[in-house]
Amino acid sequence: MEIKRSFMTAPESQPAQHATQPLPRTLTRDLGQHDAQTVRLQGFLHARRDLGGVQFAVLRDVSGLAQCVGSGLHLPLPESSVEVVGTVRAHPKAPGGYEVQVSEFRVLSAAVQASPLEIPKMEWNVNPETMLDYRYVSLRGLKERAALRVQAELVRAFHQHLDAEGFTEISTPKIVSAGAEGGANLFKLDYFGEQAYLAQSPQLYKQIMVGVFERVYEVAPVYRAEEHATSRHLNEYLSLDVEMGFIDSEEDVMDLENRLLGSIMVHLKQSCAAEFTLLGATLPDVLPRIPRIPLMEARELVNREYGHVVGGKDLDPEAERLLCQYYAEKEGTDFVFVTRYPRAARPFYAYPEPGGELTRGFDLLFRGIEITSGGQRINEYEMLMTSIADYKLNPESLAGYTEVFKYGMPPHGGFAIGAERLTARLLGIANVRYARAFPRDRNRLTP
RNA sequence: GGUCUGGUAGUGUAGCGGUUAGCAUAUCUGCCUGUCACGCAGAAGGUCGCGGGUUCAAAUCCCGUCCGGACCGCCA
Repeated sequence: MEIKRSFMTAPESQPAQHATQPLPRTLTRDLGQHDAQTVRLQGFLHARRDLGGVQFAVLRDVSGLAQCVGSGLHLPLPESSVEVVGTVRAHPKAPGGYEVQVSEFRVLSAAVQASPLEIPKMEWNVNPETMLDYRYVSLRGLKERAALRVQAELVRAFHQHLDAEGFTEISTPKIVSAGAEGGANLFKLDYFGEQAYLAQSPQLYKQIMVGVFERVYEVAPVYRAEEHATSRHLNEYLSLDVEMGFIDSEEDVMDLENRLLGSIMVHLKQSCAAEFTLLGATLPDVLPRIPRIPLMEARELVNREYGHVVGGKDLDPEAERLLCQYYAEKEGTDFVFVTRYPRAARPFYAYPEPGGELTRGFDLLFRGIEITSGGQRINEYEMLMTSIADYKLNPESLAGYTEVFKYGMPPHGGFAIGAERLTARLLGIANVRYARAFPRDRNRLTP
């Protein structure tokens, strides 16, 4: 297809002045700093209104929107990439107080087809499925991109905080020969004729790397071949993984996550205020010490306070919601750690408490949903082999996992945060799919 | 995988045995010099998710199937 470039000059405009020295690009958010000056904007044609003798073009760039006014303009289809040169004017009728009086309007790349979604109106009503079917354009919507922007800043804060605490970023294989937590739920892969899998967790590798750098983290996708159909599961999600050595107990790990979340929220407050306003979301307070309640006490609490009896060995989703409701009302916190999970609810490498029934594993609940699982890990070879026997697992199939523990692994523990879950809860997004650009679920492999 | 619920122009929806399948918006054409969900006039745009059945007649009723949403199991 041919890409048309058109160049139009409004009748009353001055001759182009940047033949030798191109005008630097100005972002829409900075218009106010250029009052009465000539600026060059680039962006997408967010909206157009042609009144005959005057045309309004709302231009969208990474920083926001700007209204451009001209006459004699032929406006291409919305979403076309365009460039505008014009004079900034304070105008009482302009959104934001400033607009650009167009002298040159250039189409950099015209849309050849109308957008399937009306980007400016998307926040009114679009079916969820449609939002994902046309993800390549729906992401251009102000609210959609705001969510991903927040997530990017969240990840940035994760890096910054851990770097400041002496952690080293690692990168572990996503193509693996076996799962860290057993063989189920793994996507199979043909690796030059050998059976391979997509990693469901960097668990083993981050533990190995504790033996190298003592404190490590990784930001990477993980893969779960579970055919669940819920608003909080993805088959590919971004895992924010942390592991630290030379700890006294899992309390040290929770302390770290507590500080980390505090930093993340401070960073988001500074960097994403506009996004939170746009999405009508509020940042949580992170208490200096997030409450920690043993699982059995949590089960008793929701029974006592709300008459909800939990079956099974963990908390069910309703119990997670009620527990969070309780702590929000009584202690003013949106976060709560649930600790001392029984061995039956944790993997074989969870560090057992003396007595053998419970582990040093914990979950972190945030606004009604589990966003983290973590704990202290078994670091001694003999204890690990005993645990594997207790779980009735085959030591041979776990040989790849256990090998490193022959070589003096320090006491250590860690956790993983589901980035989309945290983002979704933070922003009031009901389904984690919309906290990811291109979600993968049971029935979606494209776009 | 289970329960409940829903699939109708690009998008969002109305219609729920007989309609030319209606409306809004987007798109196209014409008009319009301050719009901001601009306005006015017109045009084009539909295998009513798919398959089968009942009926003189099915978007509409029945069965199956695929897909979506909510909740559950499981997890981050």
